[in-house]
Amino acid sequence: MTIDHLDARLIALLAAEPRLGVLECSRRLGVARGTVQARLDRMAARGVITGYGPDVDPAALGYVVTAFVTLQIRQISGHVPVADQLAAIPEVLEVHTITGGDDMHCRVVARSNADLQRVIDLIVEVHGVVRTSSVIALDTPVPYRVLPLVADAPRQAKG
Amino acid sequence: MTIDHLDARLIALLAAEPRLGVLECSRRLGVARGTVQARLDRMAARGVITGYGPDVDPAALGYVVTAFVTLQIRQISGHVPVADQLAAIPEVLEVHTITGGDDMHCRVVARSNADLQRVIDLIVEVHGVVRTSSVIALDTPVPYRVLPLVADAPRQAKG
DNA sequence: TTGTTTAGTGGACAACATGCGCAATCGGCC
DNA sequence: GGCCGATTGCGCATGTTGTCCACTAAACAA
Repeated sequence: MTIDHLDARLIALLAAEPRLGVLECSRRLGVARGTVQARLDRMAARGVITGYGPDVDPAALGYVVTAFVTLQIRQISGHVPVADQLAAIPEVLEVHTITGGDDMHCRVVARSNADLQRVIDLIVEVHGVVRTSSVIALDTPVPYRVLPLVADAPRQAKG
Repeated sequence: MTIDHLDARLIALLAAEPRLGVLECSRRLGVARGTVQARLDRMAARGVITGYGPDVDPAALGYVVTAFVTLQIRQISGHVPVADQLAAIPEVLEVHTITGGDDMHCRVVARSNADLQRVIDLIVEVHGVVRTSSVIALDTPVPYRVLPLVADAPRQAKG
């Protein structure tokens, strides 16, 4: 249920230079091409690697404002229909149900602070949403990353 | 500062089948190969596409618990040294500074609820952190996605 | 010990994609 | 009309992919 040191190196290599082919990877890692192919296939099959999609920066598209919105929902209706409606809003990038006083946690983006108000209004209009609370992300000193975790996973497995 | 409808289709296509080559993309989109290459180069240059790194699922690595931790920090020290120390913890996937009563917002993962306690302890030990508050993500009805935004961006530009 | 399974290696092959440059064409725009 | 950037269609040499194969090495159970 975990990964190898070679797996970790392979992921790190691909993360650093994603346009690399299988052959080039095998050369840099000092293993046979078939091994790299097998490892990639296995990790894809196990769900460790879910894809190689292009990483798009919303800020470069003009969505320079990021905010986190927590929701309280009418518990009668359940959270699934609410989530479905939230999913219909393009500016809602992510939705989680959470523990604590609130029920849901969303990441949203907008073109400006004024535009954020529009997006929040869309969320408030969702049937089942009772109350929202927003905080704006001012800066992102650590952008989303998995590499340190990947580098650590083999160690965790051994120890 | 925004993207084309063709750009959007190209990103959507690559997101759906990331292993596709440039030539195959050009065939499916009904344009010349050079056009696809030019578009990809331009989007990469503009920062719209930041990379093609392998998407790793922490859950598949055994990190099945996701939590959001908000921090209050000692304002004297500033947030940069705190962020640096947080960045040294592999389980901390993301850090933002935020508006509101708290100062920072982190996404963390752990192998279990008990393991989450260990990670939170690591965060509390960070010099400058005064108080933390955590919520656990129970479910993720909308996982992180940018495609709807990408599909919407050309429309926003026109209208 | 022996036999079995699994992972890795090194090599080969045809088919295909890539990076590159080039001339021609299209569309908008002054 | 004349200019410009974007796009097209083309060809070339080179490198890569997918897919075979036989062989070795290590782990493990009987």
